[in-house]
Amino acid sequence: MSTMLEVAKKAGVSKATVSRVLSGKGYVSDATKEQVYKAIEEAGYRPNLLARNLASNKSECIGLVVTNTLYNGSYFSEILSQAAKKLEDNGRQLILVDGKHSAQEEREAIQFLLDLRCDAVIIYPRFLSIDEMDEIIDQYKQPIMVVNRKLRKHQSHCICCDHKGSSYLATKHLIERGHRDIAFITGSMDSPTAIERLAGYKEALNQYDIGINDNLIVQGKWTPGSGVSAVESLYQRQDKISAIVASNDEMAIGAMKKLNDLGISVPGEISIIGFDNIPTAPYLSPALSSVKDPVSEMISEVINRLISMLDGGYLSKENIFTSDLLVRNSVIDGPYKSKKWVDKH
Amino acid sequence: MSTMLEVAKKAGVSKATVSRVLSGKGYVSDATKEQVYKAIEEAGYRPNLLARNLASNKSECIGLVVTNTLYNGSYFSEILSQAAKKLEDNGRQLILVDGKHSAQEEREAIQFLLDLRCDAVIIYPRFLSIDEMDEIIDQYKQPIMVVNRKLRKHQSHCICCDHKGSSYLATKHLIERGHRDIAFITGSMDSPTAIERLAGYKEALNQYDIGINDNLIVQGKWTPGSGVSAVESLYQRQDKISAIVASNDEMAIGAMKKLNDLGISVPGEISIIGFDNIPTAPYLSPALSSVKDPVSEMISEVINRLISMLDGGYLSKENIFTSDLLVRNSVIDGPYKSKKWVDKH
DNA sequence: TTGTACGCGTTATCAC
DNA sequence: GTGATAACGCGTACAA
Repeated sequence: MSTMLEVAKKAGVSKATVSRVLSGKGYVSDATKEQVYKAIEEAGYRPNLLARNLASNKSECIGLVVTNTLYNGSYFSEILSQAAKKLEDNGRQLILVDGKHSAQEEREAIQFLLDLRCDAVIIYPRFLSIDEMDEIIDQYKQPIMVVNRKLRKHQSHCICCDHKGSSYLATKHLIERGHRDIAFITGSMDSPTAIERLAGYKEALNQYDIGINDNLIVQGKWTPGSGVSAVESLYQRQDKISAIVASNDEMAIGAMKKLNDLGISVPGEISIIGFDNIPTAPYLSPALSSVKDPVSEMISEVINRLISMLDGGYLSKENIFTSDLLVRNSVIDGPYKSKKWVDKH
Repeated sequence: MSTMLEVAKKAGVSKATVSRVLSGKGYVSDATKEQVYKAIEEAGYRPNLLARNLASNKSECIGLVVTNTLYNGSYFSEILSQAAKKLEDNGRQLILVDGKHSAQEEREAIQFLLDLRCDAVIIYPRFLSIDEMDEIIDQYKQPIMVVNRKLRKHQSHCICCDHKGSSYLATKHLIERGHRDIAFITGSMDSPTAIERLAGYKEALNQYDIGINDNLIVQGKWTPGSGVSAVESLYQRQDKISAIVASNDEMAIGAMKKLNDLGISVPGEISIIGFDNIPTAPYLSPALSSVKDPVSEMISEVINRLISMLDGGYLSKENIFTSDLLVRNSVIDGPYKSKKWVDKH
C-alpha cells in the first residue's frame, strides 16, 4: 500500500500538495495537478481512511445498529434497503453493525461506530431501554438517532410511529365488519412494539364494549413457527373465534398454515390480519391482510434530516430536529374479502 | 472525548502504561493497573479506534459487501444473520457496506472496507465479473473472499454451490413424478445464478428426452411481481403445463397467487417449486415446494476459515484455503403432495 | 515495572 | 502556489 509521501516524491512535490489535489481545497497549478494525478495512478495509491478520518475527525459515513435477531425478518430488509437507498445519492457510506442480543452489546455496537468516528449513528433498538438510550445520548458528542422508540428526555433524537394506533385500527376494522370473537397473537412481550400492538387491540374491544377474553390472547415470538403454536393453543381452548389479529406477518403466515392443516378455511371461516406488510404479503391475499408499518418512512425521514444537517454543516446533538416527535398513521393495506364469520368447532 | 494522555495524567503514569493495561501486553503492577482502571472510569475514556487501527494496522473487523438490490430478499437476511452469528462468538465486528448497483460501486465498496483496514473482506457479488474480481484480489494485500462465484484464477478465494445441480434435481424430481410439461421462470438473466438454474432445468429435460419448449420458459426478475407476470405470459401462450419451476421462492409465491386468481388450484392442478427456501416458505406448503440454497453454509464456511487463519496469525492472501473450491449439493426440502397433473385450459 | 520517543498516513496552519 | 511542520490518538521498541 503506497502512501501519500511516496506519491509526493514520485510527482516531485510535497505531501501537502498531494493532499490539496485530493481534497480540492487550496490552489494548485494545473501542471502540478497533472503530475500528481499521474503519480497517483502509477503508484496505485489509495488514501488511508483511518489516517484521514483521524486527522480530519470526520468520516463521511453513517452507522446503523440493528440486532441480528432481526436479520431474519423482512422487516429488517426494509430498514436496510431504505437507508442504503437514501444515503447512496448522498455519497455517504452506510455501515451496519450487529447489535447482537443484549443491551450491553447494543451499547457496544453504538460505541464501536462512534469510536470509528461515524458522523452519526442510527439505532433501531431491541434491548436498550429508553432511559439507557437517553443516557448514551448525553454521554457522546456525536448525534445518535433512535428509531421506533419514544425517548423521555431527548425527544428530538427519536422517531417513531403509532403501533398502538395501527393495531387499534386493524381490530376496529374487523369489528366493523361484524367480528366480535377476535383472537390476538402477541409478539415477544419484551418488545415495546408488541406491547403497543396488544394495547391497540384491547382499546378497540373496549371501545365497542366487547369484553376482553384472555383465552383469546396468546403469546407469540414474531416467528412463523410461533404463529403455528398460537393457533394450536387457541384450538385447544375451544373458544369461538372468527378472526385473528397476529402481531406481524410472519406469525400470520404460520397461523394461516396451521388453520389450513386443521381444515379451517382462511379467510372463509376465519379472517387473519398481520402487520408490517412484508414484500410477499400482498401475494398471499386474499388469505392474509396486513397493516403496513411505516418503518421505511421513518428511516427515510431520519436520514433526510441527518443529511440536510450534515451538509448544512450545523449538525449537533442539540438541534437534530426542529420539530419534536414524528408520528405517522399506519395504513390498512389489504382487502378483506371475507365478511362472514362462523363458529369454530 | 478524552484521550489516553488525559487518562495517563489522571493516573499519574505515562501513555505507554495505559496502553499496556488496555492491551494486556507487557508487565504492569497490579497497583498501577488499579489506578489506570480508575482513571479510565473517571474520564469516561474510550479508545479511538481510528488511531488504534492506524498504529497497529489491524482492526478486528471483517467487511461484507452486498448490493442493496438484494436487501429486499429473504436470501440476504440469511447471509447476514449467518455471518453475524458466526462472528459474534469471535469478538470480531461485521461491517456491512452497500455494493449499490454497478460493478464500479461494488469495487468502491470493497476498497472502502480495505481502506478502513478491515482484516478481510467478503463479497457477495452482483455486478463484478469474475475476471474483475480476480484482478482486484491481485491488487490488494488483504484477503478478499468471493461467495457464490467460481473464480478463474484465485480459486482458493471463492466458495460456491451448485445452482445448476440443484435446479437439475428439482426438475428431475418433477419428471420422475410424471410431469413432462414443466414451465420455467428465470431470474434476472444478468445474474450467473439465474443462468445456472436455467441450465439445470434444461439438462434434466434433455436427459429424459423431453424437448425444450421455449414457450414454457419465461423471464422473471426475482420479485413476487415478476412471478405474477410470468404466469400471465404462460397463460396467454396456452401451452399445456403441469408444473412450474420458479428460480426463487419470491417468484414462486407470485406465481402461486396468480394461479389462485385464475382459479387454478395449486398444487392440485399445477405443482410449483421454488428455490432458496425462505423462512416463510415451509409455512406455505403444500402449495409450494422449495429447494434449499446452501448460502448459509457457504457463508459459515468462509467465516470459519477466515477466523481460524486470523486467529492462527497466518492469514495471507496466498493461503486462505488449503482445499480448492467447496461445492455442496443442495437438498430438496418440501413435500410434494400432489402427484396428479392435468391439462391447463 | 515504567517512561521516552518515534512512527502510522493524513489534514491543516503556517510561513515563504 | 507551494513546502515545512505540527497535530490527530495510539502502539511499541528501546532505554531506564
